[in-house]
Amino acid sequence: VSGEPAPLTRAERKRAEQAEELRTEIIDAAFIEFAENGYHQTTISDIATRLSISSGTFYNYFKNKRDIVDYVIDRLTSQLLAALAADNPADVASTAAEYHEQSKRIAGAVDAVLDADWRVPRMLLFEATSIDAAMTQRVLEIFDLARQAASAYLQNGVRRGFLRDDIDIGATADAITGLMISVAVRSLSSRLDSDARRRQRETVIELLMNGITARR
Amino acid sequence: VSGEPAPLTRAERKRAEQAEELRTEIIDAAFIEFAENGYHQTTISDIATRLSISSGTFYNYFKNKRDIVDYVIDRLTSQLLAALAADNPADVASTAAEYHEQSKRIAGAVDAVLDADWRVPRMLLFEATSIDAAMTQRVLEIFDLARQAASAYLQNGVRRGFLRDDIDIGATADAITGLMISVAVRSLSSRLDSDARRRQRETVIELLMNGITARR
Amino acid sequence: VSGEPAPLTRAERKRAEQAEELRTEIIDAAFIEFAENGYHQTTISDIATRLSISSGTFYNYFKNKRDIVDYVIDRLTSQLLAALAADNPADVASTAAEYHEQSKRIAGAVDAVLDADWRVPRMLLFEATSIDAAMTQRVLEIFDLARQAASAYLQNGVRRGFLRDDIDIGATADAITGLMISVAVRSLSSRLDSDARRRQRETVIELLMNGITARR
Amino acid sequence: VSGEPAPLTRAERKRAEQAEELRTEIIDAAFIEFAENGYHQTTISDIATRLSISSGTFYNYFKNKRDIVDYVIDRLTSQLLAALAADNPADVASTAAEYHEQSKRIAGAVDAVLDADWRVPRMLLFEATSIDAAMTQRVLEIFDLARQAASAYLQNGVRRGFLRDDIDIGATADAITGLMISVAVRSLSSRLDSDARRRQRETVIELLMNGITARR
DNA sequence: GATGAATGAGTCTTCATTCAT
DNA sequence: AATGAATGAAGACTCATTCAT
Repeated sequence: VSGEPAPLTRAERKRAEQAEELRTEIIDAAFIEFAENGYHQTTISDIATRLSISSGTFYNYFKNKRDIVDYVIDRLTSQLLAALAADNPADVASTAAEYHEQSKRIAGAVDAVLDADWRVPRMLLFEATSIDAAMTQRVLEIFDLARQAASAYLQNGVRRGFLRDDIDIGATADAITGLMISVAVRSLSSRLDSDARRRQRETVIELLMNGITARR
Repeated sequence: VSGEPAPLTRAERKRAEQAEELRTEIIDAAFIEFAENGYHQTTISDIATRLSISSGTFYNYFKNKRDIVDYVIDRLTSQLLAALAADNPADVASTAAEYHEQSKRIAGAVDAVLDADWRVPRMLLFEATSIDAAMTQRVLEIFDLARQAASAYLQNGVRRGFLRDDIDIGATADAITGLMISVAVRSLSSRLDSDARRRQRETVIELLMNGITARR
Repeated sequence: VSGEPAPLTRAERKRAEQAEELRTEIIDAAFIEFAENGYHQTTISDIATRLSISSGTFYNYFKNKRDIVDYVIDRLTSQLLAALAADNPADVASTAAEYHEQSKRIAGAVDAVLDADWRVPRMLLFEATSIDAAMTQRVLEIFDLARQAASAYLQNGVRRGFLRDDIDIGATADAITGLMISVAVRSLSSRLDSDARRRQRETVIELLMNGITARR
Repeated sequence: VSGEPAPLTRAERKRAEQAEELRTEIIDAAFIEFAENGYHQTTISDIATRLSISSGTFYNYFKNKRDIVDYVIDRLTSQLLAALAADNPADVASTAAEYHEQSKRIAGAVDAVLDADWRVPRMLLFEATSIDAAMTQRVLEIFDLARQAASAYLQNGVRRGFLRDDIDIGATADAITGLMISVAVRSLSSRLDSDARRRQRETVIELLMNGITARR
């Protein structure tokens, strides 16, 4: 027995690539349909027809309709984790100004991920919770991820002294997550352009930093 | 044909009351099922069985399955409008402190409406968007209502000088709406008790007023 | 709470009767189709079409296609038990002649049950084993029933001394069961008339009693 | 075009042998699956997977799924004919004792054929009748073969005077066939070992020869 | 000859809705 | 007004078979 799997021949490699390509096309087609008509209103045959493939072919690539959503959540989760973690360690900011900058950077990175295919967050926010309890759970877990990240950043700020030491970190992290989601929902509802989205992000961050009360 | 409807007899009145009662019971049963299993997973027969009525009777009270959601959105919208408008004219606050108090009052009133039957906001947030585009629109209109209300309050504060005059009112109203929704989602996800919800509301309002930045 | 279920009204009784009637018609239609085209080749829609009902109606009466077979096996098993046990206690025969008579009586009773709807044994013998393992098990259990009955009768005969005391009761009971089944298969394959079936039964019983060897 | 097929080269002969070998492996794999899961529950892909070949290859060796059963019935029929006819001409026995010996010999030969691959008779008895009418017919023809053979042996015995001259040869041949089948079913249901099978055969033959009635 | 992806016809099954009683 | 059986359109999913590589 060999410890290595047999290396792929050229033909096998090509076939595998084409398979991966079709898989991606199916995901895209599915999400276009989901976005246009909703998950429950979309049939496998709608997806297949859009690609001019047969409905049976769908099942060569995904176990069932639900499976495609699972697959995409996996992908999105890792993309978000990458965007968050990448070059943004929680403890890098040492002043409010640096924190402000970092927040804008992270918000921009998250926005970039979500904007790359806006149908994915749309699906997650508007439809996933209606698929079944397990899927709802998966979405809530993504929110939890955001909450934990926000907590870590807040803790750093409080420790360093540039954030108020009387804030309730948990509740504030919740609020920040909520703000992020609401910005996302807003973008999705009205399909803002990238500039409008940037302005909205910055307004929200500024609001978060300084509140709305007038200073004398 | 008579120009006037005949006045109701006692028996007719009683019958009408019973009908209204059953209509309410159907709504309640439906929302319990929707909350437990989701809109799409709930059948008319599930709802009927819960009430020991026949599925046919459902259709004497509602045009179809979707209709019951419409009906509830109508009810919720007017309840929210009542809670918001009632004793909270936008121009009543003249200091930041009064504004703070007013905000807590309004948030409490909204919470009371939502908490009276938490299944209703759950439905709206988690399922309505998956029913169809029109239903999604209706939910977004409720959000719009909140946005408009928030705008009015913010405008008053800026005009009176107790809120910063450099805030972007539209974006800030969006943010406030987002915060409200996220507080609601959080409550629904983890079923917080009334005290925990109050604390969360107040944290968020305080955050909104003063931001998270430490003051020297 | 009352110990009694509410008595049925006249209307309810009528409805229940009609339901039972349709249920029977569905069974009959199903078995006609099974007999003509085989279980696997028969679709629910074939059955429904034959009765001019919709395919959905089938599912108001049976859980699925397999369920109808289960239902019929239940019915057949109790009919066979009734036919066997009824007036044929194992110990009633005290001479070979009485035993011979009893055998013919029992064989006749079993034949009457099977002939009442020959499609049922056809189904069981020719198709049930192909449905699934559980169904095969159910059929084998019926054979076991026959084996046990045959054993009891043989034991009585050996004890009373009118049957050979050197026979292997288990193997002989197996053989008798096999003979019964083969007579049934033969009938089903060529649709013998009632007279031919009686002759066949008697030949087999005579053979069983005396063997084929010539006596000097 | 040449009038003669070109003689096979060594390489061609080898290839043909390998092809024949794979064909046999496919049959074996198919019957293992059929025995485990039933004909209808077995997919071509199940068979292919078991052999680590592709499903397409199956179709290079068999016209379709049903074809493999036909093929096996052909093979079994000729094996049974060989076993029966080989060294057992119908007129060889001239005494009851010789007849008894011959019966045991034939039964043993048949058993050897069936036992060589018990999945084949299992398939025929339990599944073939559910494939389609033509397949059922083929199985019944095999039974007919048995019936004809039994008739011939009985006739010889009656003519020679060592079998009773009052037996109904047709019905008795039927009964003998039924006994053979029932012995087979019994073996298949409980997977008896070769010794138990031999004992069962001999019991049945003895029963057939002498009946169960006690002789004074 | 081998491969396995693509095909699409074929079925079961569900369920919102209707309507005769 | 209540009932609940009947309806049948709709859709997910399977799998024998084909065929380009």
